[in-house]
Amino acid sequence: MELENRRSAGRRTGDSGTRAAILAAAREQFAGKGYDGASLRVIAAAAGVDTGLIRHFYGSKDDLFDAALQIPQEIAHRMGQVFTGDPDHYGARLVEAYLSLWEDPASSGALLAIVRSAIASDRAADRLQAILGARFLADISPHLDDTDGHTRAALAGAHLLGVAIARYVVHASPVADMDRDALVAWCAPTVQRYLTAPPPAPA
Amino acid sequence: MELENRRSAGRRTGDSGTRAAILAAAREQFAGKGYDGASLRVIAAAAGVDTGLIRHFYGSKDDLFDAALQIPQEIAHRMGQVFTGDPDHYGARLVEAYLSLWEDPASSGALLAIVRSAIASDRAADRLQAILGARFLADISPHLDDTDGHTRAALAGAHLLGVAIARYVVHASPVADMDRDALVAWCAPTVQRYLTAPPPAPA
DNA sequence: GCAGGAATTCCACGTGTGAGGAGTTCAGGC
DNA sequence: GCCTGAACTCCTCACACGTGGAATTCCTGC
Repeated sequence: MELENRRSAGRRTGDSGTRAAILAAAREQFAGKGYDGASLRVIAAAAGVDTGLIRHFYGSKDDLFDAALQIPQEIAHRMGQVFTGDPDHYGARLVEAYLSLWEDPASSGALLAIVRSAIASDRAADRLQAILGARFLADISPHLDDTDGHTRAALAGAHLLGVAIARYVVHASPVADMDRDALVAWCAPTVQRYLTAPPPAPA
Repeated sequence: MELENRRSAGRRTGDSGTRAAILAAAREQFAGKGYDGASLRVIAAAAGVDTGLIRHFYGSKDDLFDAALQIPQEIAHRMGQVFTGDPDHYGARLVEAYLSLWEDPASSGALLAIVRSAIASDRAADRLQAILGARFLADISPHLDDTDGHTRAALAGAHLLGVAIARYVVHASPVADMDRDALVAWCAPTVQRYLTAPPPAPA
């Protein structure tokens, strides 16, 4: 009988969106479970695809991860345009831009994946430091005071990271439930002070 | 010959610190790699002990994890004593107490483990929310304004969480390298404002 | 219309995991 | 001096993982 359970092997006709389906499923899994928690088999199943295809299209799991982390240039550089116009509104615009990065479907998955994976273990922590550190600090600190610009940018960044984790990763109330405008209203002045207020007097 | 590689089985004489050794090794592994990343075999090896003993003393991996998360009462309630004396220094004392919690060897491992594990996946996120949320908010918000005490406590908490992650988890410069006093000097005013300053005007 | 390569299938390997259980030795209560 | 139970070692099971490769089918360029 040679039982015919096998879905016919071989190339499909037309443009099967396999490659894209894999990437989308990978984004979702990495975002939800981090690098270690996501498995190629589950990603393949979610994409409705054989595991071997992942290897075929993307190579190793690491390569897939890198591909999943790509954020469209146009979106990534939204942060760079915060520092235009009235310096009194840097804070509000930074918070706005940062939150919208976390809420835009084109970037939210990648951010979740980075944060989840980087915080999970010592080894992966460099990645977060490299990406958020390098990009975020580099984009921001040139616009600030020379002497402590890095400190200011880092503290503002740490604050925003904390808010993002509470709101988008852990879903901790009340930060996760707050009206977005209210959140901005609360945080903007704080960020503004970190960026431009006089440095603290030593204790 | 019946080769005698086996370390003699059976009970050791005297008080072998096995139970404590397992717990210490577990703390270290969970702190460094999170729940999923830590393996019972590695923990057992680090403790110089057979894997079966973990099961013998603590039951399942989950039970071990719970045991590793216990923070001495006396240390946990250090946070409760922040809100005494001059309200103008709530911020500074909160930041001080929080950082010392992260630096005290008796609690730092548990905090690292909680944060690493909770952020790693959706499933475990409740734990962080439960522990940090319930304990932190409950300890703090009673001391604040009735109408938005929860919001104030949560935002201050999110900020401190972000700073702790940057400094103690990811080791991102410059927050990780800053002098501790300088860090307090920068953050205390911000936290103070979250706790007691007038609420923001709606945009 | 034929050849080469891309897309697809399934199978196998080696490793690591948490869990469970069988057997051995010793401490402490009676 | 025995006997229960705690501490201890070893072995096994069933599963999941990432990787690799063989075989098949179809598209595309010539």
